[in-house]
Amino acid sequence: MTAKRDALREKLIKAAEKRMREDGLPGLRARDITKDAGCALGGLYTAFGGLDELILHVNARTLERLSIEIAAAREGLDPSDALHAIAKAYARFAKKNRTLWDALFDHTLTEGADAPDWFRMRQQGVMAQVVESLAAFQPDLSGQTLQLRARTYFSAIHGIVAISLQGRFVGLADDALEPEIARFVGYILEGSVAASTRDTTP
Amino acid sequence: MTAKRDALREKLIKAAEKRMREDGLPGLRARDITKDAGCALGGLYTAFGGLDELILHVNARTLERLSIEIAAAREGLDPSDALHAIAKAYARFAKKNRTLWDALFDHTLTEGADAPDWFRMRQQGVMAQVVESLAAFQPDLSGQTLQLRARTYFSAIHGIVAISLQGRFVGLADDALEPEIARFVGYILEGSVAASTRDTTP
DNA sequence: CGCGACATTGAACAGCGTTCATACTCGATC
DNA sequence: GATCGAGTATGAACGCTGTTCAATGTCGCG
Repeated sequence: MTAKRDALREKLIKAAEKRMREDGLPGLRARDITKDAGCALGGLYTAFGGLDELILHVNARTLERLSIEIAAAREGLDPSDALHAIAKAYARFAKKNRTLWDALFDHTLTEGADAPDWFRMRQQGVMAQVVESLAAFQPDLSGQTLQLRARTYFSAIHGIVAISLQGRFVGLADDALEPEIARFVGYILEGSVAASTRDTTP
Repeated sequence: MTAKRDALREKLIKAAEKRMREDGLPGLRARDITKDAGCALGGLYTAFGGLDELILHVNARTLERLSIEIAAAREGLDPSDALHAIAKAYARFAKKNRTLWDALFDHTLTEGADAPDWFRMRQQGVMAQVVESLAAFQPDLSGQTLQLRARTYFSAIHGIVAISLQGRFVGLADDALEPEIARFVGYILEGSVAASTRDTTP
C-alpha cells in the first residue's frame, strides 16, 4: 500500500512547487506547505526525509522541464545552431521560471553531503544535451575533454544569465541579454573551430 | 564621540568575517558574532541595522580585496594579457577565499530592496577594471556597449568558476579550471577582434 | 474479530534574528 | 563636584523557523 503514501508525496511536491513559484525559495515554510497539501506538519517528515529533500524533488522537476525545453529548442538543428538554441532556451527558461530556477542554485544541502543519484541524473539530462551538440560540432573531441568543454560552455552561459537576471554589478536593460548571449556564443564557436583547424593544419 | 562606536563596528565586522571565513554564510549566527566581538546580542542592532547590514560590510571588504588582487594582476599588461590576467586572478581569489566569495553571491537582501550606494561602489571597483581593460582592447566600443560587454565577459568567467568550484552538474578535476578559462578567454578575444574587423572592412 | 505494523497528528523543543524596557555611560553645564 | 540628558549597552522576551516524538488513528492479514 504505497498508493496513499505516493499521493501525499505528490501533493506535498505540488504544494511546495506552487509556493516556490510564487514566493521563491526563501518564502518556503514547512507549515504553509503542509497546510496547502492538507496534512499535518509532521506528515512532511514521514513522506520525506525533511524539507531539504522535498525541495530537491521540486528542483528535480524544474530540471526535467528545463531539459524538455532545451530538447525542443535544439531538435533538428545542425550543431552550431543547436548550441545557439540551447543558450537561448536556457535564458528564456530562467526568465520565465525565475524563482524555480533560482532555487536550482540557491538551495545547497546542509552539511557537505552531496545530492542523491536520482537528482544528479536530472542534472545529467540537461548537461548530456550540451555534450551531444558539442560532440556533433567538434567530432575530434572525445570523452573527458568533451565533458569539460560542455560544462565550461554551459557554465559561461549560466553566469551571464544569472548575473543579468539578478542585476548584480551592473543594472542594464534585460532585453540586451539574448543578443549578448548570441554574440558571445558566436565568438566561442568561431574560436573553437579556429583553434581546431590551427591544431590540425601545420 | 564616534570612536567607540566605530571600534565596536570594527570588532563586529572582524568577528563576522572570521566566522564567515571558517563556517561560511550559513554558519553565521548573531549570538556567536557578538560573543566573539565582546558585546551583548543587542549591540549588533545599535551598531548596525541588523545582521544583513553587517554581512554587507563583510562582503564589501571581500570585494575590496578582490579588486586589489585584480589590479595587481593586470598591472602593466597590455589589454589582451590584462583580460586574461583578470580572469585568472578571479578564479584564484574564489578558490583561496571560498566561503567569503560564496557569500558575495549567496547573500541576498530580504525584501526586494537593493544594495546601498556604498556597496554598489565596491562592485563598481571590480567591474570598472574589466571595463578599462576591455576599452583598451577594443577602443572602438564606448559607453553603454562597453559596460554591457564587460559585464558579459565578467559574468561568463564567474559562471565557469562558480559551477566548477561548487562541483554542480559535473564533477571534474579542479586543476582543469585555469587552463579551461584561459582557452575560453582566448576564444572570446579572438572572436571580438574578428567581429570588429569584419564590421570595419567591407 | 483482533492483532501488529505502519501512518498521522500537533504540541513541544531548540534554535534563529530581532525588539525594547531597563540600566548605564560620560561629556557638557553650572 | 554635582547634576543633567542624550546616546549606548544589555539580555530577557518575542515570534518565527525546522524538526521530533509520544499518542492516536488506520488498515491489511491471519
